[in-house]
Amino acid sequence: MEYNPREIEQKWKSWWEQNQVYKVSNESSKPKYYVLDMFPYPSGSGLHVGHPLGYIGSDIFARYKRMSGFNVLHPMGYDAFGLPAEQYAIQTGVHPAQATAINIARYREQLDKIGFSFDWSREVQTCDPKYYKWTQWIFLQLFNHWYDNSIAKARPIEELVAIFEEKGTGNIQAASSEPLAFSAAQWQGMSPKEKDDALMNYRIAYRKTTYVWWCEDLGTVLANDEVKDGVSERGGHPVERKPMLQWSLRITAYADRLLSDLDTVDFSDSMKKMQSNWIGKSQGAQMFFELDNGAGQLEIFTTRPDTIFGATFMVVAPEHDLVKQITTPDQAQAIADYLAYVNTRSERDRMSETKEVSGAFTGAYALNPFNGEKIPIWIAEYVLKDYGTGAIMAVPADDERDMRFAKKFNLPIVEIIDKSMYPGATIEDKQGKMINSDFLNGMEVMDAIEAVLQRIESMGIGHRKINFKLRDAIYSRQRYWGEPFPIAYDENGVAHALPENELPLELPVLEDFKPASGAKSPLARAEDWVNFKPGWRRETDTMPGFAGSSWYFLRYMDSDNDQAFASQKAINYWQDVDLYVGGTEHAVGHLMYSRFWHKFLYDKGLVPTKEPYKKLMNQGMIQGVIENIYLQKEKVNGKSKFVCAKIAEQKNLDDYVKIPVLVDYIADYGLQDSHLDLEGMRNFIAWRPEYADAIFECGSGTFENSTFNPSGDVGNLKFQTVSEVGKMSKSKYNVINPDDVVEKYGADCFRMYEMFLGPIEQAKPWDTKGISGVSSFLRKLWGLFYSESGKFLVNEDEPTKEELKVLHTCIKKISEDIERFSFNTCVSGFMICVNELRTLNCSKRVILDELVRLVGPFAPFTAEELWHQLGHETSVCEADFPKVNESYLVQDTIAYPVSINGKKRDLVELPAGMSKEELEKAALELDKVQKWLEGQAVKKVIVVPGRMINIVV
RNA sequence: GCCGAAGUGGCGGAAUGGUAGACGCGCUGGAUUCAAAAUCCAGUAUAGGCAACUAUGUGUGGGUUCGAGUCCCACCUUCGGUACCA
Repeated sequence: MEYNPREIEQKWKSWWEQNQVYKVSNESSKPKYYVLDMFPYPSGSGLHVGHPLGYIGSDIFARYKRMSGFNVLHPMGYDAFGLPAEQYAIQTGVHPAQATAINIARYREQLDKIGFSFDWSREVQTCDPKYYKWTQWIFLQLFNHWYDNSIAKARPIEELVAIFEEKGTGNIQAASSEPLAFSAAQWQGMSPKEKDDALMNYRIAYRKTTYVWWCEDLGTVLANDEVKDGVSERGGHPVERKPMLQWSLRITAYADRLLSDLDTVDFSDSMKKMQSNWIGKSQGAQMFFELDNGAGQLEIFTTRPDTIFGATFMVVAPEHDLVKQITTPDQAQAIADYLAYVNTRSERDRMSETKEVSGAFTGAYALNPFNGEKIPIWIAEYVLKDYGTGAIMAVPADDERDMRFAKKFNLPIVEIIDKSMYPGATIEDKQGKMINSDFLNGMEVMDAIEAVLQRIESMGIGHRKINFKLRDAIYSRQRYWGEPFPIAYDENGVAHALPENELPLELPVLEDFKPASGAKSPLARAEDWVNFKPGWRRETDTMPGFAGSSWYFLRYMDSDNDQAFASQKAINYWQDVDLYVGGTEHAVGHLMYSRFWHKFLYDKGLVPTKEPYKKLMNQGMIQGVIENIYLQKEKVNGKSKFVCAKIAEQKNLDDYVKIPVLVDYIADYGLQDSHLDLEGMRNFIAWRPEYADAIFECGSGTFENSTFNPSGDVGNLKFQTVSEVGKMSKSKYNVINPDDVVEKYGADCFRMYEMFLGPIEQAKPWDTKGISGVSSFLRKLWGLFYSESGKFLVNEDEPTKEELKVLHTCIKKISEDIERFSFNTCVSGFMICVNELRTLNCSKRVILDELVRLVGPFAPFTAEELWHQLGHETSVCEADFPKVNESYLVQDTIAYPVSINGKKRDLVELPAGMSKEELEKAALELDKVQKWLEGQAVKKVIVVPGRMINIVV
């Protein structure tokens, strides 16, 4: 029988399906293990070879765990709401639901070809009303809770109302948008709308006017992490700051827990660092400066209260509420001009010139609370409205930005820290002795911070405060293709939660998906839906992409449940995700949000663990190779002219532009010598007919009008292209579809090759030049079972000691390497094993039976076929993973490297049981050693039994 | 700028402080073949040598150690994250 991957794959794919081999039960006596992949957004371009990398790794691990006695949950689904489908709908009129369904079907087909052990009966799609009913339900829980800082826990909003009824805001410690204070009587006297506004200040899901990233081209608001480098992450459209009434989630209430619980999870250090940077905790003081005209106070936040005597000016954010109040008539024009300037600047402008300082003087002064000195108040872009209090005391001597500002505007600089005894200490380091600082003089910085904090608190002009960089998550999107908010507003504009029995609130049917006028969601056009009862109107914004993905891992536990997002029984059985595999691009966004939701659900007692993901594995991106040819900028006789990379490099590259070529046409793709051959050239011209009459010049001749004119005796056209590594994307014409690879080499080969490329967490460019090695490995494996003439070779002979050693060496390596996610070395371990068994001519059942089980997680189709050839009736995934028997690995002799002064000089085979002394003696007697020693005195001999011998002279 | 990861043959990469370059690709030679593909065998870090062998060698410079790709210090380069966070 010949090895025919295509046939085998067809056969076992349907067999697995019929026998529901991958269906997982929530009832099991086995210990549970949950392996989760970050679910994909089903884009229109389908999967490329980069996507499955992580899926293959997690699939191997899931299969391995399953064979090792665990009940393994390994599901898959789709993050199916999102902008691209909607943009597509605007362009083509195809309803997003329809486009999404088509894309999902395509993804499914592609995934199925690769042989994953997903339990598809648990599939989730975030755009399915049966799913988003529960996204809406969790949102309502967030809406109906507030966060009590005194017990660090979310509590029902009714309890807050009860507190207000009884004693007003009193001394509650609630996470809030702004500090509020009212008595019970005041509360009782409030109108419904006023009460609603007051409660909004505390709800975890709340509505507030905030400065948001508005993206005009997309017609929607974006979250912080959806904006990169001043443009939208998707599509690269410009964004601007704009105040808008938006739903937000009070993730800041959980900032401290999100930070400290990082210690309890097994994420990479870099991942933890990214998260903690994003949370950005800093300790300092919040303090008040009186304004010199007695008109009030300026509140600032600083981590360096010790530097207060060096504060020669104050800076407030241009959007700060106080700006209008304090600006003096003299300065009104200057401030107005500056504010106008700030408004014209896009985020991109601001970012591109971060070192440029700009600002304006308000004319007002604050007073230093310790010595009463007048400090001018400025406004400047570099102080941000949303961080701290939106105002700082500027200490030019001890802060680089303040220094630049002071220099530009000629403001005084007062040295306050003597760093002379700390050479090399930078301006930011908290080292040195205080000078020019009144009662702090002579103190070390750290002591001064403490001393001044105590003074500030005793004087009642401020208090210690912890600040976070993390900001509340903007939760509104002015889009159609997302979860509708289960919220409606009454005549007074008071927000009401929809009753649970009205969930899900489904998206209305629409035909026009363009944003409605006034920066409103297209949903505003569905008037019947919006004005569903007299005087009331529904919220027309929809939820962002991270809504559905923040809790999907819980839904897989019990995906059909229509009574709860998942039953408590299922949740208590599966608990949390043991292994989560995905890309680093979700480091801050998705991971932060889902950890936050999980903590909220934990507060509610709905999930048993504080963290959703125990261990996180980040797979590296598979990059594409972009292949370009050089087009000369100047035309020749009106014709376009291309030259090959070699010629262009010899001339001036500035005279050429790079034109990307569809990689399918390239010969020796990804190699140094990648080029277009005659056929590739013809394909290129057919693909880009505008270049049909162009001239192509390269070392081997010229190509024009579909004809190759060789120069000299070089027979073939070889038009060198220039390769660069970059993202795999449609626009770069370098997308490699896994289907094509599977078609050519088989799914098992594709799986093993992706693993063989290198460590899974490392980024690497895709190239297929090594794939033939993996392909021939699979054939060799097959060859242990069937001879070339098709004879079944498996026999019942007793295995030899050597054969057992080969097998168990492999078992040991594979088990150890799977545990540390080193899948690339697993593949080489298999190759060694199969090569050695072939050399030994071993086709013994006892050996092969274990080998097939070992290969099962990596090459499930081939393993399944061979497993059945061995006479088994059930699936190989239900078999036990082989266990190493160390006794087969014991060696009779050991090859000892003998070194002199650490340099290897000889290699000697010695019996395994020799003692240190015997080994030393044997080593010293070696001819080569004698020759090297040449009478020199041996100072020391180091013997590590089983490893090496080193002689020191 | 700051934070993190990584620099090893022609290439992808391997190596609990203990034989650097496993495994695979590519390349060279050979077998098989009318021929090719496929397959099989041998070789393949660099320099010198017919060879045995010798010297050098894991980004650079120091250090620790009997022994360093691996640990420590400084620096260089690449990639990822982040960016006026007070």
